[in-house]
Amino acid sequence: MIVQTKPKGSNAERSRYRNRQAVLGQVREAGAIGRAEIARALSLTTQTVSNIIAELCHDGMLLEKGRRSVGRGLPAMQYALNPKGGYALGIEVRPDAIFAALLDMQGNAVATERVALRGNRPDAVMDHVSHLQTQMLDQEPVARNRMLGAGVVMPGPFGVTGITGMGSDLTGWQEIDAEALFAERLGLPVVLSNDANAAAMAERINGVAQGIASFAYLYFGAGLGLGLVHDGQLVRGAYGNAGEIGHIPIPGLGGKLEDALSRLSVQSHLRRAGKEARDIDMLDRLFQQRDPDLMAWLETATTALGHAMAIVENIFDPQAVVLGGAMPDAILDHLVTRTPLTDLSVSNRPHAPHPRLIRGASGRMTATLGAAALILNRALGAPGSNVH
Amino acid sequence: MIVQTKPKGSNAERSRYRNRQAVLGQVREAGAIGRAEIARALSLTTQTVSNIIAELCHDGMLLEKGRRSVGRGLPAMQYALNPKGGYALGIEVRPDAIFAALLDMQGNAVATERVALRGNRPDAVMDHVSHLQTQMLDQEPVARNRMLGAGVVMPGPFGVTGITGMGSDLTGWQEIDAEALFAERLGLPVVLSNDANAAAMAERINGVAQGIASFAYLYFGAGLGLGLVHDGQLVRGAYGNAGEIGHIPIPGLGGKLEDALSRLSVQSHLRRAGKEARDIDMLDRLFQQRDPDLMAWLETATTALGHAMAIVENIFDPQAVVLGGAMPDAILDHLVTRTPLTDLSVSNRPHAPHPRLIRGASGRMTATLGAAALILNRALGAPGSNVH
DNA sequence: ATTGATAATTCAAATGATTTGAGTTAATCC
DNA sequence: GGATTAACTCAAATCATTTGAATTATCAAT
Repeated sequence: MIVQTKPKGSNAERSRYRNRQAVLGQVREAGAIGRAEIARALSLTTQTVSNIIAELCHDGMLLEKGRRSVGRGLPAMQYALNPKGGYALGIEVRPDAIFAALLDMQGNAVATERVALRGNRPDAVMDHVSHLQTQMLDQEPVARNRMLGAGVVMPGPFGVTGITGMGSDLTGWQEIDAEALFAERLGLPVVLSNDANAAAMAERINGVAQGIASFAYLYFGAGLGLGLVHDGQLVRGAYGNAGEIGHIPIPGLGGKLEDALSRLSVQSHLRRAGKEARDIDMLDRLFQQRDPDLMAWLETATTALGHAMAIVENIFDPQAVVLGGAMPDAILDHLVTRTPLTDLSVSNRPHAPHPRLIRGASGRMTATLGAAALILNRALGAPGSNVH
Repeated sequence: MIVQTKPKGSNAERSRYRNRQAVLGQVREAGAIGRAEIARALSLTTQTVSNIIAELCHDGMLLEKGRRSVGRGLPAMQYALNPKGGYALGIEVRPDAIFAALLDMQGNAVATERVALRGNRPDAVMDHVSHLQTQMLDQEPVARNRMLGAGVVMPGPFGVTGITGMGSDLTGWQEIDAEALFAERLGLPVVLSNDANAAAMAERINGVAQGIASFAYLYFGAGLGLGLVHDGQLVRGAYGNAGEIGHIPIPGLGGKLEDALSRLSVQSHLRRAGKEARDIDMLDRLFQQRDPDLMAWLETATTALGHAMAIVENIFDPQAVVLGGAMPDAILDHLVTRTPLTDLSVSNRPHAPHPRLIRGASGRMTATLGAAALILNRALGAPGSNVH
């Protein structure tokens, strides 16, 4: 139940696996790159990289992109990821619906689907998931034999492999090994995660956090979540429930952070004013009209966000904080521009390469795409990733 | 300036190095253990472990401890760490003094020293450090050829290798590559860190956090620091300044967390009441007398600590939080027992194996010992540790 | 007391991946 | 046009782990 990487010894086979991943990661980072340059970056010999690249080309993971002459000497043959070389499945299970997405190697969504759920007991969910998988693979048949794995996002709290005790929104999932269940049904390696962590990975693979190794993602779900990426890897906490920033109490107000800063928070605030904001579009419309009740909420929200920023920056010292999730872009932008950032923070540095607060992807699919991104991040050998 | 593990490829040599570390780590964890058991834990063959152990014995890192029969079959030869097989130096530079400690492989302090500082410019400090090194090695001559490295603790804020800009308490250290400076002068590999991180490692190597892979350490220094250990490794943040929990503002009060919870905080509180508490002993005496002013401070301190706990638990989901540093044991105990822990936390689990808040080591040497522990933690192959 | 099962350990050979070193190719520089 | 530079390839060497057979020591059952 405790998340803990147990240290494993290394051997030739695991070395090769690790080096393959690292090569793929370098290629992705560079876009197109030659063998010698990869070798230098990884402290390997060109010969080794040559061998690995030959293998990766043979497996269809890499494509030759012609020679590029940059100075003296033989121009290096450039290699780039083959987008169709590998695919990752993203599944997001919500209390009332399942979202799914199929991402290619480069992080592009080649298919997305959703089904409404009536019951959310395991067997019902599994049937839908199976069906979604077939549906998406029919849209991209090449992917069938090139699946790297599936990321699954579910409402927590959970342990490493499944939802455990406490008030989850899903019924019948308590004490079930969800990871194994999905893995068996999908026939794929599965990574389980919460929405904020997944969303963070989405930004890392194909969003504003590309190339940023350490950042935090403040995620608007039902409440307020936090995804922590440190040195290219998610910080999940001992029991997999790190990032519940929304639960942090605000001393003066007698409430939690997410009471002022979440989708439920706006909705109930507006409801008290006799207004209904069922979905993101309706919120967007109210914002375009500069609805006074919404603006009042935004006022307290920026204060809360400023506080959240102070907590995250001082505890985690990230390169940047990304704000995203189930909110209209315009509101996220408003929050990003209007939130007061305290000077008293380790993140308040003169020549920072990134703004302290960046707007990330919004919308309903973020976490779903992120679920798949979890798999890609692993396949592309993130900095601190270990051999299994 | 950004802390980032750059991914490196693997080869036979690096595999061996990693496996050596992993074997040492297993031996330390178990106390005494046989080869076959290590092999199982690390997914290596007994033959491999045999080879490595032969090497480690030859190098004096391990000792044979006789056979232990536990059931059928040939009783396994037990191996244990040779305490005198390796040593780590810990250096703590404060504005007005330098503390030093020499730890053996098992984490026992075999020598400690301190010198008062008049000036704290780099060259003056370096001379003292050099001298301390010689002094301590004279006390434990065996250590001379068995030094694993040195951990150095300094007041931040700093980047990876040195103190950068902003208000450090040390003069003349800005923009200096302190790590390289120490490494050159000591002739040892150096790890630089802040006090809270080092203290956390001390608890992991030789304190209450032994065997706990993910925990947080709330450290009373001048202010309030936080050391984060995730999966056996320190979470340092993008710029090495993670854990500045004391800087987090408390909304209602218009102050920071460390205004209510730090050594400076008690001292100024008492001073306002006309009392002086220069050091830990005087604080201890006041506490034994149940001094009303101190008790009043403790009242607000427990509230602040409760808030800090809520933040740390919800963001990091650690197995436990350790409280320690420059406070008398009695006060730490008081805080640990009296602090209200919110039910609304991911850490509020029914059958947790550890209490949520544990008292750690206190006193003036904690961070110094921790500095050395940073080196030991690396040498003993912590779970997530990578090959250089 | 003898015999068989179990488990740790060693030995020697095989395997797998990387490195090494010599040679080839194709650019730029002078 | 020749020298220099750099990427790349080929074949052999190296290093550490794995494999499989043999050895040793203990427990358990006959």
